[in-house]
Amino acid sequence: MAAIRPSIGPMPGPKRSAGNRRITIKEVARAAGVSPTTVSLSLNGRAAEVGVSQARVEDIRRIASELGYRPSLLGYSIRTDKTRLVGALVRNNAKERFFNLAAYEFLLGLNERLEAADHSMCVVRLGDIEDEAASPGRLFREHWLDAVVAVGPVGEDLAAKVNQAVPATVLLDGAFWRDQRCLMRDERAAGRLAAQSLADAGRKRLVWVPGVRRASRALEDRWQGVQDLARERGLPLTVAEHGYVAQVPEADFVPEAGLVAYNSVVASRLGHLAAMLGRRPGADVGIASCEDSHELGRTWPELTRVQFDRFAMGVAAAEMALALIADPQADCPSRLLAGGLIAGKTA
Amino acid sequence: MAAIRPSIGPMPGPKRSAGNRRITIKEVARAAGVSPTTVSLSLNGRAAEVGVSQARVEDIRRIASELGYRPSLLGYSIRTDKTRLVGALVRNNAKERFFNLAAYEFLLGLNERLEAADHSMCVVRLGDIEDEAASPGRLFREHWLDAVVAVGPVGEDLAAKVNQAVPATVLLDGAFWRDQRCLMRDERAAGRLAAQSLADAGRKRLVWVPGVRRASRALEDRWQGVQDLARERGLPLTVAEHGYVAQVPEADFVPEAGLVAYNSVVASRLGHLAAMLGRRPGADVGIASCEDSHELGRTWPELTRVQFDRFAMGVAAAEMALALIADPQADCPSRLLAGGLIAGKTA
DNA sequence: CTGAAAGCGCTTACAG
DNA sequence: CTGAAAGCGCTTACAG
Repeated sequence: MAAIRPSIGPMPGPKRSAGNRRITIKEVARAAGVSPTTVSLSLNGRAAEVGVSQARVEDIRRIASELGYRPSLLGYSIRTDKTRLVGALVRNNAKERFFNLAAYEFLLGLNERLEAADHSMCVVRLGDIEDEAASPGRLFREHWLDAVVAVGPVGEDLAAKVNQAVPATVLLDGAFWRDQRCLMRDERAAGRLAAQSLADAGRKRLVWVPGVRRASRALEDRWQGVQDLARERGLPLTVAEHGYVAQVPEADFVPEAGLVAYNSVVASRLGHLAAMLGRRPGADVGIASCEDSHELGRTWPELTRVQFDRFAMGVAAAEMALALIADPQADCPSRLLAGGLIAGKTA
Repeated sequence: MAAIRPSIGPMPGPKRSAGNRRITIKEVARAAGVSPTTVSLSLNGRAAEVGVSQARVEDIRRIASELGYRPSLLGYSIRTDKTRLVGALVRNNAKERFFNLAAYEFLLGLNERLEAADHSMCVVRLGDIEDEAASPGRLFREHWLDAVVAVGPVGEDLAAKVNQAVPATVLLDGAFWRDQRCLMRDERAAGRLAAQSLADAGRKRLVWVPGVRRASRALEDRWQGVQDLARERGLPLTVAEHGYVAQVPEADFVPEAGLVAYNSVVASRLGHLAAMLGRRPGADVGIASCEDSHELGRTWPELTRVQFDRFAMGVAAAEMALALIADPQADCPSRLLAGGLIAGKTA
């Protein structure tokens, strides 16, 4: 006798592991003895609006939770053309993978604000779309993202590409200014402020320590600010050598000199160099940083530095993105943020 | 006369902004004069297998790209029940938001490997599911994730919850050991190694600098390792006070003493403290760190520390996750990684 | 070699 | 007050 086999329909459907069977809205409907329509309406709080009885709603709610029903956002998304997913564009290629770990603080702020609005954040590597030939990031290709926040030094060409793939695009700490959808720090003011703290402390000459070779808007602007101040105060200004690890000659670790660190990594480097030389920052040499990071607050709270709240900027960028998702034509005037000086003891 | 209005079907479909109309497979099919089936087959490289002629395939490819067709993964996902999205669980709540910024290095490694396999990474906050009452993370609720990598101190209860929501779960640098799907560093060995470098350098007593109050497996294990070595070598061992910013009495910055930093943040703090006191690490006091970070390599390459390649661990975790996506029953033996000593000049 | 059709899990306009 | 049906963009078993 032939074995009895269940008849198999034309389309068996996706295989799921037995232990993880997904409960769908249909099954909830069957269990509750109503239609999928009623379940959907009840679960989405549109019951009153349409007029489903309160008792039914509670019944359905209870049954859904007993069954362990969790809505599939895929169903929702394909229907509404919204994924509630926002991409965070970050630089992460082989060469400059660790270029700026402080970027993570931006991401934390972004993520926090997005989750509060029931959206989620996906990380997309910048290298992906910079070079069209290289795999251009499936998230972009494949219509996953409701919006994108580009984090870090993104130029006009790249921004245009991103914008084409995902119209709702915000630039956070980007490489150029535009009047809309752009969040930047006033780097020139930051450079000036750092240099000023050293001049005010009585240093007789300034040393600019870029630490990195790579040109960027932030570097150029901070450098401009430092030059501005040196000129105004009539202070001599020299430049330390660049390199992967900043090196500054011992002759510059002297009380007359004020070292201006380009960013928080370089600042920390200067502190450690001073330690290795036995020179006390503040007492034996002046040090100030154009940039702050949360980590500096924990590792070197005494450092004189210009404030930079990346977390708050991430939150602000998320808000722009959410506004654009709600209304693609939303007015999002750009913001240029000025950081104050954290006084410290090292200038 | 009444204005002529286009007849409107029962379901107008999602609204898209005019400038951003999505090209679907149907439109490509129409333009190419074939059926959607043929387009799908051709574009997914299954043409030869099924027997679509080479000429047709090239035709379709060309037309699709002329039209600017980009497949919607939503369509693919709902059909196949795979999103190719992997969640990275990170700790980000108001209290411990910046607990360990170095976690970002894990994420970079994860992301890199996932993208290479055409998957993407979404960041999910840990706080979301720790407290059921708090919004429990839509990504978990809503069947978005093919796999999850939990990053950082995740305990057994939490791991069980995560596992229930998403069966394919990997623990990266978690709070407990298990034989499968777990990637950890041998912290006890790390503590021992750091302490040993100081003993070998001739320090007569050791000072353990935890820097943080929060207990964790990593902290306990490193502390054990330090104690092991102190006992073996018969060296006195004291503990510095905890706090948000590590403080160590000036009396401990002396040549007889070897300071053992719990992690890279504390190590950096010790370097800056030494600087402020005018004591030279290595010459005037011994300092070694149980942990390394990429940033330390740039800010304090001279530091004696135990290696910790988070990027590589992120890559390894991504590989486990991918294996589990391919086969939910895949054998993923856990790995305990031992870091070597980076000699440096400060012990 | 190719196409019509079913179906994934939802939402919603429409008809009762 | 409630349900049957259409449709979002795909993939694939099946029939020609």
